[in-house]
Amino acid sequence: MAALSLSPRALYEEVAELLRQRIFSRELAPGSWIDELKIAEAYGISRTPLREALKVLAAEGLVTMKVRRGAYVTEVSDRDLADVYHLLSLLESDAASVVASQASDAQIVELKALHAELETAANPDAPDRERFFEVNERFHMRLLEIADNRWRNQMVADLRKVMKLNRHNSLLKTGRVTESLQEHRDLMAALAARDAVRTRQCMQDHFKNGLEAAT
Amino acid sequence: MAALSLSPRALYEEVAELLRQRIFSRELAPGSWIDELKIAEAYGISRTPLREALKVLAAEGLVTMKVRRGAYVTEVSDRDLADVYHLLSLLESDAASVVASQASDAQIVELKALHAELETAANPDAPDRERFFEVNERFHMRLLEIADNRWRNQMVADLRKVMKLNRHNSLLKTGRVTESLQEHRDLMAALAARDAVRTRQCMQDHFKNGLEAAT
DNA sequence: ATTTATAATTATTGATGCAAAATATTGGCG
DNA sequence: CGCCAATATTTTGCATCAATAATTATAAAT
Repeated sequence: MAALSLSPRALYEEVAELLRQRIFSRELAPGSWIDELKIAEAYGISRTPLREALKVLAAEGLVTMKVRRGAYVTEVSDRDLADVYHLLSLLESDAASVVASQASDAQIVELKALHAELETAANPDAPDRERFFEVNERFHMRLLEIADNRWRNQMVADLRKVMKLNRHNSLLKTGRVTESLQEHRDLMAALAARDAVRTRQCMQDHFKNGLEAAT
Repeated sequence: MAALSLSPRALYEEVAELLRQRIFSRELAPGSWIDELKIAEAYGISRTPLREALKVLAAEGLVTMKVRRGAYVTEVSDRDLADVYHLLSLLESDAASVVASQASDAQIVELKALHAELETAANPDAPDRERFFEVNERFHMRLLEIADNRWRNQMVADLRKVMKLNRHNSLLKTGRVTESLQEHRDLMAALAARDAVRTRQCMQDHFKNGLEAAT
């Protein structure tokens, strides 16, 4: 008896999402073996959709399939983390650069609005780190959407999932709110000035500082 | 009765590879529906491993799953093609830049050797376009290997697969052998000079010219 | 004649069962 | 007492089966 909601998505998609959550919450720890029978029974489903879900997760890099030995939650080394972060920096800087040169004025205004929210959340009198983090997330997401390259967006989404495998998954350390805000101001200014080169550089610096804070 | 060899790989991997070949050869045309029953019967296998293979291909972007309507070979628009090409350029330029700054001397020598092969194949007295194309592939592959970022390599591999969905899949038009060789010379010089910035620029130019020739 | 609704056919999706392979455990031998 | 081999158990992987959903075709009504 499946306790899963009647979904527009296929069951294997639903299961994949549930597994992602459990992996991100470290309930399924990196390196640990995924027991198909146990999971299938726990979810009240058969192994078929579960196995399909595992294939999807394997393609995303969240789990690693070993022949005749089943699925394991991917272990990301510090090296992997640095490599993935490097790519995120590369892809998002490029996206920012594209936005600077190709976005409509309305879209820049939209980003300015998000940036204003960021300023509010980072108000030194009443700082709201939770909200700052959330709005920051939205800003980056919107930037990618405006850059409008579905292949890049897919790659960034996958890479971010891999980053979440790590304990220190926040791309933005709490202590860095002030510095991060300043970087965002510079970025926003470069975007508004339609300076693609400077925008790319700002975003790269933003990521570079973020990594240094995270390690 | 399966005519497939006893494999170190799982059957679904084997099937995925066979399907890739059929997709790249346009035997399975973009936009066309993939008949699970027919394929499974033709390969003499059940639909279970075939479905798992389709999930893998979907993750690679080669096929698109529609809920309750099965799998379709992905149609890539000119827009998609340009987007993917842009990303390939970005990722490979970055890889080249990394190689310029971090490769060992032995690895640079190795690349030089490959480049020498390229010069030979492009010899105006006895040009061998087939071999030029093949060695060029190897050079790019080796460069990525030396850059040594498995996540980037995976992404580039997937993007290249998507590029192959297009009719004009060669990243190197036959008529451009001379120009391409000159670009490769510049690139090799920048690599040998350990000039990361110039290397990145050379690779970007190389891609930029390739695209212009392809469209 | 056209449109809508219902029924039938077809194909995807999920479940169950079986066989092969790998690992772990136990027993025998050195 | 330790190591190797054989057997048993566990688990993956593939096949078959059943059910659900969607599409198409046909028939009836306006």
